[in-house]
This record gives sequence, structure tokens and C-alpha cells, in this order.
Amino acid sequence: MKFNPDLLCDYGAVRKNYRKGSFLFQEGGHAFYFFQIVQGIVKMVNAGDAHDFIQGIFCAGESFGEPPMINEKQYPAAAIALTDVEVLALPRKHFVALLKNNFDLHLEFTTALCQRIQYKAQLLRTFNLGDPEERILNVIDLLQKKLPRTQYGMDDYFIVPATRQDLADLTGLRVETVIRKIGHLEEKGEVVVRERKILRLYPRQSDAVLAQHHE
Amino acid sequence: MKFNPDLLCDYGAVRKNYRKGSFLFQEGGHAFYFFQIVQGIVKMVNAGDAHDFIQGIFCAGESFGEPPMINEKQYPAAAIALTDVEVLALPRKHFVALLKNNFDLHLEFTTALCQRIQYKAQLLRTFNLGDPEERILNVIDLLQKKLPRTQYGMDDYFIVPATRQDLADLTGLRVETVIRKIGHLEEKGEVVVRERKILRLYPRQSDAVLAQHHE
DNA sequence: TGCCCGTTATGATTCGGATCATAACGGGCT
DNA sequence: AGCCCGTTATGATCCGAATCATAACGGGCA
Repeated sequence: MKFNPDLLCDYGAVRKNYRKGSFLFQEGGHAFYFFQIVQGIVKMVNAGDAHDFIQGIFCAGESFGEPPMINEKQYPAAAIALTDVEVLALPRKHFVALLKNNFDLHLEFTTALCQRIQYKAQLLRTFNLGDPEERILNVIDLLQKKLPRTQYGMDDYFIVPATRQDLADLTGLRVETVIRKIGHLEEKGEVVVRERKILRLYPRQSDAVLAQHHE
Repeated sequence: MKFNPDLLCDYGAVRKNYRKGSFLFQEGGHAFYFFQIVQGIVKMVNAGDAHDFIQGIFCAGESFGEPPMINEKQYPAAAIALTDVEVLALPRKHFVALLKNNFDLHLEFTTALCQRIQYKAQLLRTFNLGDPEERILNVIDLLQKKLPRTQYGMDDYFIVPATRQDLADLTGLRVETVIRKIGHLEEKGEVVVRERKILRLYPRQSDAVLAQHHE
């Protein structure tokens, strides 16, 4: 969902700018503000010794990091600017006031949180029951769902907007494993690789109907 | 959070009973109702070929399965009654009306959803960055957080209310692995096993303060 | 009391992803 | 053009959880 920037400003939101590569907040930091992205891309990530795990990627118009803000807890992951980023930041108290005065927006916000839960539930499901290839396809499909249609190339092919390293950090696998599995997935016809970019055919009408039936 | 049962009834909630072992809904089923447990325990679970994955366990007073209900989607997991269960079921439209008329409850509900997101985010973090023993301890700690204090035995020891099979289904590991790792964790002093029950020492004040600092 | 079955337990073996090493490619920058 | 570094790529090896087999324990129930 996207809150009207003017409305956020009416409630006291301030603009903040971050340069590419800088942290909007650290893992473990206290969450005081509601953040909505005006411009740029933000990655929420858990840093590990050997590798990272990407909790989410957020684009212009999206908000992030709300759960610990609402709960007055600490961030369970850090937020890094993948590009130069401009955000609107609104203190918790004012954000709550905004919700209080706008039921429809509050309900929309609730809905957005529910989508986030379903997203994570699906990840947990696939990570625990599925094999590595399913994990990769699942992550690709989730990327497709949330991204603007501008990512489509010819013939309904979706250009996966992530490097193999990104897919590794999204799936919890290693780069080498992702590379090898992508190779296998290409053999099986699940994806196409052109000029090193990963393409996936998206959803022809017939597939959509099928999916609807047994999902 | 817990909604006042009388209030739910005022909005048209009906009581439903399920016998131990029966399904409240299936994975893939359409989500029409808001469910709150009056009596009993419910498990949300993804069934796999070889093993299952437990998405959550819910006790009296808790609600579950709200995300797909709010989003008018299908359930990403099945719900099974672990005991005889009585629930209050409220159709989506009426539930939304209830939220609309009670901002404080709506905000509490929002808060509960945020906690759920944080819970799942932490699971994903540990599952992807941690080793199996961390996964197990993490799950045990999360069980402790959400369960009533009645589960305490002597000396601040928490009796883990789950079989090794349950821990396997919660962590995505196999039973044998859980058994062996529990053995190792006992050697390391992380847990104590008495009469086959797993005990964990909980949180002495010093630990709590420490956790607060670097979490 | 005795049966049954889920749980706990332990050892042997397999298998697949992680790890380590090494190198070619290619876009961005000076 | 030339350099640099992240990305892609491939092979060899390691390691640890999964798997398979087998058995003892113990609570619930007839």
C-alpha cells in the first residue's frame, strides 16, 4: 500500500535522504519511525558470518520496518539503501493518530501486513518442505508478484531483477548452488537464460486458471 | 490479543466445535471467517511428503488464519484440532465492521499481526543463518515466549511442551537429528533432560538484560 | 494385565549442498 | 583503451543432516 505523501506530511512526516550503500537503520536498533519510500530501493537484510539473508526488498511507494515500530521493539534486520534513497519518516505516535483518523487507510495497512505474513509463511513452507530448485522458483515468483510490469521483456517473459548472488541471499543457498540449479532449471525448461539474465515465462491465462484450482 | 467473546457474538459470531484430530480448514481452502479459540489447541501445518512443517500453534483466546481472511485469499496451511476445540467464527464483513467501530481493538489487532511478522522474520533469520542447534533453541525460546507460565517447573525451568517430533516439524529438521542435537545441547548445558522431558532455564534477570542489549 | 503404537534412541550409510580453488567474463570508471 | 571488481562459471572435495534399519521404552486403552 502507499500512503498519500501530503497526508503523511500533514501528520508531521519529514523527508530524509540516504546515499547508496548507507544504512537507514541497523539490526537491533530501536524503531521509532514509520518509513515510506519516496524514491529509491531499500533492502532489509540479516548479516551472517559467511553470507546474508534478505528479509525483503522495497521500492518507491512502499513502507518497511513497521512491525517493530508498531510494537516498540528493535529491528530484527538492517535496512540498506541499494540506490540513493529518499524516505518520509513519521514518528510512531503521529502514525497511530493517522490510522485513528482514517479507518480505510488503517484497514489497508492491516491488509498490507497480512500480505507480508502470507509472504513469509509461504517462504517458510517452501524452505522447509521444498528442494533447492523449488526455493529458487518460489523466490523468483514472489519477486515477479511484487514488481512493476516494467520488468517484462518480449513475449510475457519476466526478467528476474536479481543477480545469482541476490537469489542466494534470498533463498539461503550459496551462489555456486544457485548457479548450478539455474542451469538445471534451464534444462528442465522452467527458466530461460539469455545473456546471463534469467527469464521466466509468466502466467499464460491457462496456467493462471490451473493454479487457481489446486492452490 | 483476545477479543471479548460477547463482543464477537454481538457482531454475529457463531460457536463451532471440532473433535480432536479434525480439520478446521484445509490448505488451499477459501478463508471466509475470523476464528478465535474459546477452548482447546489448534495447529497450523503444511503437509509434506516425508514430513510436515508447523506454521503455528494456537491456544485458547488466540486467533489464527486471519491473513488470508483479511486478504480474501486461500489458506497457505491447514488447521488441525490438537484437542477437542471450540471456536468463535465471524464472517469477514462483520469482523471488518467490528474493527471499524473499535479503533483500539483494531490497533491491538494490527499490533498482533506485527508480532506475527516479527516471529516469522526471526524464524527465517535463524533457519537461514543459524546451525541446527540454534534452530532448535530458537524454536524452544519462541514457544516459551508465547506460552502461559503454567509450564514452569521447579527453579525457573521451563518444560518444553513439545515432543522431539514436534520440534522436528517446527524446525524443519528430522526427528533423529533433533534427538542427537538435544543430546549435544544437554552436554553443552543449554538444556536439561529429565525423564525424557526437555527443560530450559529461563530467563534469569541478567540474561534478559543482556538479550535486550544485542537483540 | 497385556497389547499397540507413538516416542525415544542408536548405529551405519548415503547424498547433496557447502566449501575451496581457480578462472573467464563484462560493465563501470578513470 | 585499460583497469578493477563483482558476477558468472566449473571442478574437486568435504561434511553433516537425511535416510535407513532396528530396538527399547512407556503411556493409553481394551
